[in-house]
Amino acid sequence: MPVKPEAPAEGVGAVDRALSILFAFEAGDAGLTLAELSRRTGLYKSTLLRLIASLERARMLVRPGAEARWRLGPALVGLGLRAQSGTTLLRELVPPVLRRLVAETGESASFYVREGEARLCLLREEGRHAARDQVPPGSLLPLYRGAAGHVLSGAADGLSVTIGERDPELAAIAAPVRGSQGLLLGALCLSGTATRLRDARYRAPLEEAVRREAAGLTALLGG
Amino acid sequence: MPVKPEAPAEGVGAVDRALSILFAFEAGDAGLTLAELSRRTGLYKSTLLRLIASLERARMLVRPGAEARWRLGPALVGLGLRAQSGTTLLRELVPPVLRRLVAETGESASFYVREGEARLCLLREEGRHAARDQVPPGSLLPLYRGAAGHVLSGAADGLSVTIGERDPELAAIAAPVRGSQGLLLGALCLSGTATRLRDARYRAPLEEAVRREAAGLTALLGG
DNA sequence: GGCTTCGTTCCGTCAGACAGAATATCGTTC
DNA sequence: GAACGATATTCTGTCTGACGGAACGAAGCC
Repeated sequence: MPVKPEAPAEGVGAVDRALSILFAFEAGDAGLTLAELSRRTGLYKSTLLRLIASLERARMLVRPGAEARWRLGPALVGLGLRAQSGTTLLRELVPPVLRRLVAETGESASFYVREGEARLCLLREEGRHAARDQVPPGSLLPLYRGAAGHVLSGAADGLSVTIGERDPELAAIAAPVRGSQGLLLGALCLSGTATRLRDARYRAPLEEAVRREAAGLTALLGG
Repeated sequence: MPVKPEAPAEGVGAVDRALSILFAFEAGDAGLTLAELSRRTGLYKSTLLRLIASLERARMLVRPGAEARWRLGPALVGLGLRAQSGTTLLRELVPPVLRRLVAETGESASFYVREGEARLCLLREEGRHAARDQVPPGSLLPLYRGAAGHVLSGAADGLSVTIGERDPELAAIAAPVRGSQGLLLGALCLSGTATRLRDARYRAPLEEAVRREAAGLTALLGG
């Protein structure tokens, strides 16, 4: 996901440029020359060399030999593992819960976390119905719409139900999952068509299942 | 391995500062506040906020909620995996070779790759002798000393043997491992005490084994 | 209410970073 | 060996991007 060096003025230009070098590398790149990096990033070679010096010192880039060719460095492996450890527990505990919710209700089950002014679909299990929403894990969705958004933005303190808010044909039920000291970790969510979920009698057991499983996760996670 | 923002003038200061933020995170940090990041990096909060804006846009940092608290972001996971893929094949093919070398000769077997003007011990299997050199994987060693260094610096075109060069009591035998188009990928190395390896009759089968296994790796790797 | 700490915004200053020219090196072709 | 094109490296004048740190508001504590 490369950054755009010409993005609106916020942040630091040199940092944006440096990071664009890292994102210039693609899977399978054994090593990129200065000329190739210049082509991929649009940066002058003198600029590249300055920025690369900082990235090399941090071992985010390494120059495997004497020739002018660079690869992504070991520091990124370390940071990547450290970045991942933050959600490792969630990635262990949440999928079984999602599968149980799908087995029990037939609707799609997701887990969302807040990311700035958006929400990220971290984990997902598809429901059994042919008609259902499509949200691949990794998607960023609006924070202020949809049941999970209400939960994550604090607009809803407990269970939230929205019908046709993000899309007129879809509806969702979400409940907060908390960690130690009441920290809001994410939102457990069931989603399906508005046609099905509008029916309060159909919906009642779904609400109860989301509430129960979210409370269970909260208990497991120290909330 | 945090960078030192006050390092000699090479590279770009703002980039060094930004990366120092990423390295400020430790394993187990659920999220760091602005004040805590300021303490750990020594940077002013206004400077931090500017730099963090760039890191957030690149999704190297994420702000999980409305409060001022950041975690390492998903882009680092992606870059970490991409960084790792470059040596994945080596990490699969080389360890069995190292184990065979140890089984056959009893001496310690290592695989080095060049990193700028140094060499990195990527992989290692300890030998059976009580007296042996200590080089944990991940170590950086001098490029211009030692048999593996001669190979990686191009000072030796084929097999290299050095006795007492890096340490008076140690000796090593190394051969190049090449990839497609003759690209030098690394050096396969046996090392032990100078006392043992100084004996040409003792050493001859070791040289043959290193040569043979390096040629085998080269064949596997497209050289 | 006062104090401390934190997070956010603002702005004058200047030195850090850039663009891009110049130079050196390398590889290829004849 | 010379010529050519491409690549890598070095250098420097310019100026604006980034910094430091003050000011301010909010939150928490006593």
